[in-house]
Amino acid sequence: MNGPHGVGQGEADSRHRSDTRARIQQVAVELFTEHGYDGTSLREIAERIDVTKAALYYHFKSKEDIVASLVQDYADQMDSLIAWGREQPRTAQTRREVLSRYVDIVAKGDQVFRMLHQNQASANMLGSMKRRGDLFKERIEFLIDLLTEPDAGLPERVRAAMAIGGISVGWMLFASRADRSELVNAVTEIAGEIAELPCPRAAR
Amino acid sequence: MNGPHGVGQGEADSRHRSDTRARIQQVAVELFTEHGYDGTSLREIAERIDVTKAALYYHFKSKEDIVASLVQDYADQMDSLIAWGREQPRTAQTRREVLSRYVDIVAKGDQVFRMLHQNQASANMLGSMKRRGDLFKERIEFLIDLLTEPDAGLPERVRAAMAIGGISVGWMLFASRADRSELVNAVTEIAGEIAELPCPRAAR
DNA sequence: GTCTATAGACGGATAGAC
DNA sequence: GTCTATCCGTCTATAGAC
Repeated sequence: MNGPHGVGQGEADSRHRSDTRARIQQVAVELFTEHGYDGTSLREIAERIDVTKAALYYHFKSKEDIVASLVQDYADQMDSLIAWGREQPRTAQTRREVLSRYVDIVAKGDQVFRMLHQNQASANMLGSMKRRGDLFKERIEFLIDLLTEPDAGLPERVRAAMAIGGISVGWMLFASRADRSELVNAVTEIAGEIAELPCPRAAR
Repeated sequence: MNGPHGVGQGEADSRHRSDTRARIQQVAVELFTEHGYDGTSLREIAERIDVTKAALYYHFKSKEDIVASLVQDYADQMDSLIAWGREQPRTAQTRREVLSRYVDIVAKGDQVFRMLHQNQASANMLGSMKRRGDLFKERIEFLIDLLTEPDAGLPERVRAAMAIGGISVGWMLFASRADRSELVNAVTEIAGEIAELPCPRAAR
């Protein structure tokens, strides 16, 4: 399990590895987001960083391996959040904290997050990872569980889903234009309000 | 401009056309949603309905033309909604009505809506249509404009975005499992609350 | 670590018979 | 309207020199 390949390798053991690997990842994220996973060839990636296709295969054992290396960290953070949330009491404070931490993950993983959102249907992307649970949908369902009572009805669950979905869309639409911390605050605040429904209005 | 091709042809002039065209559309939507646009070959579509690739080319002049025929109706409805909204006074009632109509479009266009959401980054899909405005992002921005005052700040715009985004995600997650009209009501109701923020809580 | 060269497969699209 | 047969392009991935 040594050698240049291997998904789990963070920047930790960077004794003196060239930065080519990191440059591949950076360019890959950008192109996968812009043109889609299937719409991006290894040739394109290689050309952008001025190496050849074959060089990519020294650093990653396949195209899918490139994306896996990108997504691993994001998935781990989601799993940590879910695990943490399950150990907390089901209070309003916990729910706010879950949403806040989720926004942080989204904000921190920004580029990868956008890439995933834009490539949800790419069956080729993450074909192997998908078997361990749909990276997106399944984990979002778990978040919904954290935000609702076990016996919650449809409206409550829909409300939780909309809080989480709102975070995604809010971020995607404004991340490139607004001040980051300002956006984090606004999104977190509003998501919290959506989830809690402060006053159960008499409407309808 | 006659012959079998031509995007604009609804079911209106169906004197006695075979249903092959419609079956192609149906299968295409399903496969594009599941495996992505690039991940679906014309061979797959043809096999599913038990014709050959060449037959597809009798009904549609290209792969992209298939998807265009599907999306046209959805785009038109969005444009109608936006045009209608721009003529209305900027009242809370109008905003609720905009959201309600948007939910109806999503609910009615269900399958196409899902397909579009799952293939946002497929550059090949709708390459021609994109030039007339990004089908998704741009139109959602217009909806946000309808839901906010012209001088609205970031939080207000983010709030509107989250209401609309919440509709998408709420629908995507529950459409296959919940009762349709029940879901329409729940989503519409909650989106309205998000957009209006009934009581400006002193929280935080 | 990076290169050249190429294998091997599959994609969209077209021509022309029936 | 549907078929068979085929063209041509591009893709991932590998082999082996340097």
